[in-house]
Amino acid sequence: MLLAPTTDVKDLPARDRLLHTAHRLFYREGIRATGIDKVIAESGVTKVTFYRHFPSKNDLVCAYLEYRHVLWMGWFADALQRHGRAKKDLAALPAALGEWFGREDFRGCAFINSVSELGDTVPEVNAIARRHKQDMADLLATLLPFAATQAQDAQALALVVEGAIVRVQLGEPVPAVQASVSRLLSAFLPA
Amino acid sequence: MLLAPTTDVKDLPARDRLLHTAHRLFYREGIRATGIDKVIAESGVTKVTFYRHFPSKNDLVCAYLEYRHVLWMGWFADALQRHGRAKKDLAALPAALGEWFGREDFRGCAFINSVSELGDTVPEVNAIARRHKQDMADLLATLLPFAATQAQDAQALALVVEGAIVRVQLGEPVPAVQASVSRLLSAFLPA
DNA sequence: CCGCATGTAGACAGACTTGTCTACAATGCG
DNA sequence: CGCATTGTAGACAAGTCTGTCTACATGCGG
Repeated sequence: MLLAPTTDVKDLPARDRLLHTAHRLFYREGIRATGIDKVIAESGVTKVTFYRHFPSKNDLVCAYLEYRHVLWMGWFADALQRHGRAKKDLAALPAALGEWFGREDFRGCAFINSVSELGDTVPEVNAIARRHKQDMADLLATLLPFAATQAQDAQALALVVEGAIVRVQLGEPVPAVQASVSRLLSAFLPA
Repeated sequence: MLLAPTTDVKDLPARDRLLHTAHRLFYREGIRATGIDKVIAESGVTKVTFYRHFPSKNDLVCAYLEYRHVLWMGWFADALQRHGRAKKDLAALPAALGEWFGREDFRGCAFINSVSELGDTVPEVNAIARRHKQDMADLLATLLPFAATQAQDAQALALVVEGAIVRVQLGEPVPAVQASVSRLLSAFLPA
């Protein structure tokens, strides 16, 4: 997500270029708002090539979300490590989120947005979104001290993260949201 | 929102019928996914009538969100009162939310969904969504004991509410989300 | 009793959508 | 070598979308 690809995008094979372009456009402008033609044109690829790789737009949408999932989880795990002094340090959470929220291309959570936009029209999208949120909660759980309530604690933390994402997306200033997260965190975690 | 209209919908003037239909369709199926023609047909109205009341689809979208705002705030204030024993009782929050989350037509927050879907393409929509969230936070603030941190506390509460909405929308079981809210609440509020 | 707001029915324009099609070129692997 | 894979260019079909148009009916207030 944050990682600049080492090789030039336009040197990648067609499928990767399509995925890269789809990620950029779908995330920034929405899925329904982005026509296949635009993805194709901006990938420097032709229609036949596209449809040979992805039988339909929905397949591209799913591939985009899978791609996004890998990128985001990688970034999140890395950011938590970078911002935490100790290896397992949840205090890193507000800073890590802030890194994301501050990016000028931040437009909320790709998975929440997709579900908001598509509802039940593409069931696979819902399934991917759920898996993503579960994986995020699982990652948060690893930062928690072992306790009987570990799983539920992670669910509550995930709720806070999602609330924070949404509030920034709706225009709340990043520092205010970070402060809310910090306060909830320190109130919630057994110091 | 929860209130069954006392008069039959089809007896209402055309503008109200349009708003009612738009609310149902936009909320359930999304804004971009709902064509004007469908709203018009299901309202039992003609195109000219529609365009006389709303110069463009965007105007209808904004009117829908204003309408939704009034309905939702009314329901929320009422639900908090009904579920709270004392007049000002934040413990009512999980139960009030559960009432909404349990409805079969629940599909998340109309405002989050709209911003997710439309992004910056219709700036008025963002403005309405922000006002809505501000009003919700203001209402939450009235349930808080007076304190120097009242405003920030309300922001944090709003964050929790939004996280809860999103998690239910993404398929988390309602009782689990209610439990997370309760736990965050009791940890956060000065008992 | 006149004029205006509100209503009806449905054709139409123009743009945009996804997906299919033909016809041809380069590349790489068994 | 031979052949499948991957690529190119662009026309096309069939549907959707928003918004405009003509032409006519009804009811109400000044």
